[in-house]
Amino acid sequence: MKYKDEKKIEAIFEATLRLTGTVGIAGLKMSHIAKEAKIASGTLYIYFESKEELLNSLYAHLINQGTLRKIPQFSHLPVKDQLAKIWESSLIFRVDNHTQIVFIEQFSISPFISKEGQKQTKKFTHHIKSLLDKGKEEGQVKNLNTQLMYSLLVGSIREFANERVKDKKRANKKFIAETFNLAWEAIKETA
Amino acid sequence: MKYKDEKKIEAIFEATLRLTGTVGIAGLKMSHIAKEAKIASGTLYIYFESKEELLNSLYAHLINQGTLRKIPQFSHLPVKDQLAKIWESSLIFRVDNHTQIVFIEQFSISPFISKEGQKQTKKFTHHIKSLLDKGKEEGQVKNLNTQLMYSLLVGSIREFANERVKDKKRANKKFIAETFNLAWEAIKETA
Amino acid sequence: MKYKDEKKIEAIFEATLRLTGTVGIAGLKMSHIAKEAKIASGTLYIYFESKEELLNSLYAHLINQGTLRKIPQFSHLPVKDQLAKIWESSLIFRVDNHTQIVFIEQFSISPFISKEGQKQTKKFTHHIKSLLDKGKEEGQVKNLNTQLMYSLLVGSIREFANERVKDKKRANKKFIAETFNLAWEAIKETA
Amino acid sequence: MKYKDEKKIEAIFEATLRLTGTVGIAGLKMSHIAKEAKIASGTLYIYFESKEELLNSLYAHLINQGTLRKIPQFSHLPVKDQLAKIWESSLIFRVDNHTQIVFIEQFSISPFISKEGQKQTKKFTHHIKSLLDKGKEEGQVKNLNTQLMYSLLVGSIREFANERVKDKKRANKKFIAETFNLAWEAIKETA
DNA sequence: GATGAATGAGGTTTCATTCAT
DNA sequence: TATGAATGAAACCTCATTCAT
Repeated sequence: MKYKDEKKIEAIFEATLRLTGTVGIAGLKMSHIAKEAKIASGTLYIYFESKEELLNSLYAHLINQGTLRKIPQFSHLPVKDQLAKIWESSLIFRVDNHTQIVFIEQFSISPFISKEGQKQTKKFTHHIKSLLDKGKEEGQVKNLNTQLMYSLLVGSIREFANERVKDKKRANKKFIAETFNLAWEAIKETA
Repeated sequence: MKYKDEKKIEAIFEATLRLTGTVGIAGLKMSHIAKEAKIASGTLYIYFESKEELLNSLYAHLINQGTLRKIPQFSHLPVKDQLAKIWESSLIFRVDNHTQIVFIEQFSISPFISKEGQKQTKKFTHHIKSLLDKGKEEGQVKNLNTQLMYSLLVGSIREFANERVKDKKRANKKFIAETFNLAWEAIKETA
Repeated sequence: MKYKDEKKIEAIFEATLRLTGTVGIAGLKMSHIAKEAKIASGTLYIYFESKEELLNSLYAHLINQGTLRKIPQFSHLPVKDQLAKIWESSLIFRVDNHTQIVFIEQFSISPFISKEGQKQTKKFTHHIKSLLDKGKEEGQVKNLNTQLMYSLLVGSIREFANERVKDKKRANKKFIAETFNLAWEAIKETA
Repeated sequence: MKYKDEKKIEAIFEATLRLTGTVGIAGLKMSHIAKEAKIASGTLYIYFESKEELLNSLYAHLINQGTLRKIPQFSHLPVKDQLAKIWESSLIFRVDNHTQIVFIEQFSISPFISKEGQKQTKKFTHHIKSLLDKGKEEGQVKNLNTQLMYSLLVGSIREFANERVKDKKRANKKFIAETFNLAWEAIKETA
């Protein structure tokens, strides 16, 4: 990737995300991406060596900015509150950036993904699991298999977000609180 | 018809599912499907008019069998037990037929899906929601937004199943019970 | 060609002629010919080694029965009357067997025609030219280039027949007489 | 458009005509057309959506130029002279552009022709018939069925031209005059 | 002999990539 | 750098021919 024109790269990324939402990764064509980004198809190859590199770059770009950035700053709060904060930012992010989410999910199982890309999702996972383990130690979270609880959180937040997008609504305070409480009920230690 | 038969269609479908698991919908090629199904590429076109029709047929085929078949027969049990039964069969189905699940999820956002295919998932959704409503009336399920509880169930079961597949394990009794209890904690009415 | 069943060969020929009329030689498919002849496509290969052989056989078959058969028997009549007789039978033949004519004309310039087929049209040509030469000697026909007069006769009879077919009419006495007289005017010796 | 140009379309058309002459419409292959036109096969699809569209475009192109262009300018001459002029240009055109003629005749009965293409030949027909009608009124042309006379002219000019091509000669003044006089004898009013 | 499903070579078409401008 | 027409490998699909029944 060259950095001649960040604006253009951004336009290409956005075009790609938009198209993935409509035709899926299987339907992406370089010529369409170019047209959607309002550049010539040859220009794509000034910024990216190939379609594969374009998609992998976009993937890396998305992974490196998601919710992750914001995680550290809450580390002083109690476990439940930290989870609530992550829940909030994740939900908002997933609802507001649905095209990106769709891209990431599709790309993960496409023939384009490189060995590189496959390990980048793990940081987020690791952070949540650490929190759950801490919660267990502190007696706020059930003493169950961490992986199971993690799956419940991640799976349901995904579904909540998709539902919200389907309804064309944003994630307001009330929705965030209700859904978090629901999930929290599942994992919290009860007396 | 002399040897043109159901067996061959089944072989084509299975080959397609297997390949979708490895290369995704984006990587599916008719020649590969043929080879995987151990037939000549021309033979594919005896059974299906085009790649698009093949994929849509497979989609319809999968939608028309899934867990749905088994739902009715539990209708005499209490709500929690019915949900547990559905949970069990869904989880087992999703783990044992992961390639099919992957295909369905990818196909839904691919450029191949026809108008037809898009409306077939709703029966399952409706049945679960009815159960939750009944549970609310009977005081066993929290008096919360049904959609939210539905999303939690569906989202987490998806994730549980994926996790299980990733670990290359089947869904045994213990796993099923643990995960169901976890999810049930979230939605059950607490005195 | 085997002679197991003349009826079937006839059916195949007729099917081929009918289809040539609708889709042209370029559009002929063995499977269509089979369906039109109400036999299985494999059966075609019992009677003909290949598509090429089928078409060449049909061509030879048509060439060997056309108007030619009837030419000799008029040889005692005056030139004009002989030409009129040939004119009549040619016109009637071309109108009534239009599909055959179309086939012959298309086949002559198709990639299927074999070296063999190309020389079979010449007998007819030769006979007419002899007649014209005899007419010239006897002072009934203009003393012009025989080839030119032959072309006028052949070209216009072709067009007359096509016109008649286009109008979905048969070639009645009046039409035959009128057209012959018209052409005869062109070549007859005028005092 | 940078180098996409008319020249390339012309090259494609010419390549197609040349090949039609050798292998007929039935033998035309896109890859051969491309090679004959000295371009890549993919390039064909920049200019034409499909083989069908290429052939229809060529047909339309040929129909829209032929002799027709030159007809109007002779409208002040006597009928016989006008016919002679048209005869001359038609004959020359048919001899010099034999590949085009072959293409048009084959294409008209091929499976590729669209509804569009089928009605474009009529202008020429109409013009000649008007001339003949005028000739009848003015007493220069026989008072016979116009259609019949038209068929004789058209049919024989086709044959004269084909004969000339077969002999690999061009249409010189003498040949043009002789053939026209022959045809004119057929239709001119005598006494 | 008759059938028609199966085959696969070869045709048509697509689309990632190149390159002359 | 930017363009988009040109390229051609590789995909999709067809159809003459074969062959198990």
